[in-house]
Amino acid sequence: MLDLAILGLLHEQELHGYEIRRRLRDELGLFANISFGSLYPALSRLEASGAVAVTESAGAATVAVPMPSTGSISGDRAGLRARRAGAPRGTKRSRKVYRITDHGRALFEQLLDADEPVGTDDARSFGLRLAFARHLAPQARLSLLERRRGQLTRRLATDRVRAAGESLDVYTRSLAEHSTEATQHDIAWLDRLIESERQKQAALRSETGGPRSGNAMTAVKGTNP
Amino acid sequence: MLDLAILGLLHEQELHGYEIRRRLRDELGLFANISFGSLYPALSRLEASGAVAVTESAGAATVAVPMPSTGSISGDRAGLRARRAGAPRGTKRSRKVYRITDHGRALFEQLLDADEPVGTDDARSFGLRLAFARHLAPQARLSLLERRRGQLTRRLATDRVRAAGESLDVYTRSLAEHSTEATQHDIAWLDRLIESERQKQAALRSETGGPRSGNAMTAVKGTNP
DNA sequence: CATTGATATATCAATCTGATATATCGTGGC
DNA sequence: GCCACGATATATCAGATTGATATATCAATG
Repeated sequence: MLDLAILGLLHEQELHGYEIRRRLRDELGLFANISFGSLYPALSRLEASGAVAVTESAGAATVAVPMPSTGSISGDRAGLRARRAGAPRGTKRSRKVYRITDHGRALFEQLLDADEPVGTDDARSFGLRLAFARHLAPQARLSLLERRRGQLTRRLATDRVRAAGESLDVYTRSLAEHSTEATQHDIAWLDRLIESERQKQAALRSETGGPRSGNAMTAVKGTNP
Repeated sequence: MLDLAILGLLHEQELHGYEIRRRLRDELGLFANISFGSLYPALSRLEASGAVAVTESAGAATVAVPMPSTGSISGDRAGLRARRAGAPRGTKRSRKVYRITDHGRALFEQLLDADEPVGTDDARSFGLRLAFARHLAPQARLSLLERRRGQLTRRLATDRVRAAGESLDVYTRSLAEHSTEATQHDIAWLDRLIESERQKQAALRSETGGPRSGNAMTAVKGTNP
């Protein structure tokens, strides 16, 4: 779970642990309050498996304008040099800056494109993959959406069975009914996403391969932010 | 988390582990696929702390019609006797039947009425409490709903900030927008629940204490199924 | 009578959470 | 001047949960 999230963030730029947490919380929205007790071990795991490489940094000492947390971490190597040279002055607490390796990139794509949910929470797993869906090939993206739709459709069926139960008290029944509605809402959203995705791909095909019988299924891996 | 769920189920009748799992899955709807690796340790914990008591049972040997899984477990003590008497014949694999103790009942009410979420998942925690809300006093019930509403309102604020972010790609933006909508939907549901709850309590007050200034806040702990 | 699937309990490694500890740095108040 | 506080930053631990695996009984099916 976390592995995919971390690799996804590092796919774009190198980051240190604390900043990864901040982005997971503020930008992704999933992982509302991810614990350091899972984040740091995850980073260690990824490092041990060679998916990321770490560079000790002495913080923003060499950055001209020390704007907090946002902005590139360029100058890290200089910071390291400064630290090795015995200059603990003017530095924040040393950071460990992580960057993704080629192996990590391969792992990322494998995790992103896998059929099974990553981790325990369906919705979270899907949300995470959707957040990085721009790194998927168009068909893989569509497949992700349709897989999720199938999941929700199955859930809707069991939700309805439950809501139709006779021995439920008011509160449990309301819960079951609301759950049914929420699932329907999710499916409608997915349908919009799928439709928009299909149109996007149709437009792409007619643009690059002519309007008919396009087998132009090239792996267009967008890297646009 | 699980503790509350288990105690809630045992509050109504004694059950064995496998059956608890089934109800958690089929009736509550939360805990879609609760693992035995969490269920059995949870039962052990509860037993160790004296919240539940366990009776070894030799299954449905003494039950006239051996209907599978549904139906009361009456006859367990007889089953135990039969087993002690050395009658392993005609029995299913022996069950451990759990029943709640007075201490367990106290723990249940304490967990149910607590301010903090039980466990890691807000929605699950609230859903679980709502499923057992009939065991709460009217004000505590209202308080539960309003606490949840506050939670969602706060979430809505951060959701909106995120959705308003400028550097989001299409998929992340869609995710953020959908999340916002889902939260609004949840709040609307809660508002209906709160309204209905207020009317219920108003009706109760005018019925039992006259229509004005009723301090008839007796702890009406409903036990209706 | 053998296989499969449901019932039933148990345990393990891996993972995640929440709490706690440690340390540095910037800022606001006095 | 300085001191408390909050933000930044990493680390570790106990406890809870998952998913997998193991074991055993029983009912139905062929």
